[in-house]
Amino acid sequence: MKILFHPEPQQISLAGVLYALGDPVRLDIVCQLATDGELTCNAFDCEIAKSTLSHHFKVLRESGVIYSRKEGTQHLNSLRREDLDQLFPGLLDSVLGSLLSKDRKTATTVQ
Amino acid sequence: MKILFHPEPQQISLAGVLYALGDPVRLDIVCQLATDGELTCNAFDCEIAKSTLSHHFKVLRESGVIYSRKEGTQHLNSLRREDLDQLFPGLLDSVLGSLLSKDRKTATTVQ
DNA sequence: TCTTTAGTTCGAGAAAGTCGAACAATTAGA
DNA sequence: TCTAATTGTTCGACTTTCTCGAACTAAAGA
Repeated sequence: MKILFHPEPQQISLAGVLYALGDPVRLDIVCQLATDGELTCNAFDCEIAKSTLSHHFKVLRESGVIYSRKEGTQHLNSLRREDLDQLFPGLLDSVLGSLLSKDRKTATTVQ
Repeated sequence: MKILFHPEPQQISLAGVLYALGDPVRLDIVCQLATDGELTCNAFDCEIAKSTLSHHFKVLRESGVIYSRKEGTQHLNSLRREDLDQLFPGLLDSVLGSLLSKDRKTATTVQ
């Protein structure tokens, strides 16, 4: 069985994290993880090939944004909130804050 | 003479901004703009082809991170701090804060 | 007008994203 | 066990995005 690579905190770079977050799909994943906690890969209901989704999770994991643990046949993913907060204080909060406020705005604007 | 495209605030997306910031060169540009204010393209002393640098400035400009104005033969670039702060409160501060604290750490660690 | 300065655009090769198909690993049932 | 189902990864091909040097444009100055 393969071991999933996770960078140590000191290996996590700001550019890497921002790069990982700079994709609408990955941003959506992060947003769902922030609100729902721990989720499996195919718990995300999007119109994307599962190979592509697997790629996005790998990018998020290897950049240090999420932590993945295996449990049976599935991977449980969660945000590395503590590590990120310590390394880049306020970053995740501002990103999630902007995301969630945008969602609220969209929800009330549409219709 | 060509007019440089700048997105309106409502056209600026979080994913676009994060994508633009998710590159070490562009992050360095943003860092220098934050500390030095308004700068021309070739005021950045890096080992990069000027065509590539031009590309990076275009990405930053079209994503809404910087504002460019022509003055004579050169372009003066500055951060769109107010727009970004209003759209994504705390984002730029946390990014710059992490960048600058890392620089300090590096400066004191090296040697 | 000729030169210099400052950037952009173009074309080609390298790197990364996207997809479906095939593969591997675990679980559950006959 | 053997088989099937579930979950995700890897592979190969194609498209898109980086990176570079070379050629180009636009303004300033002698």
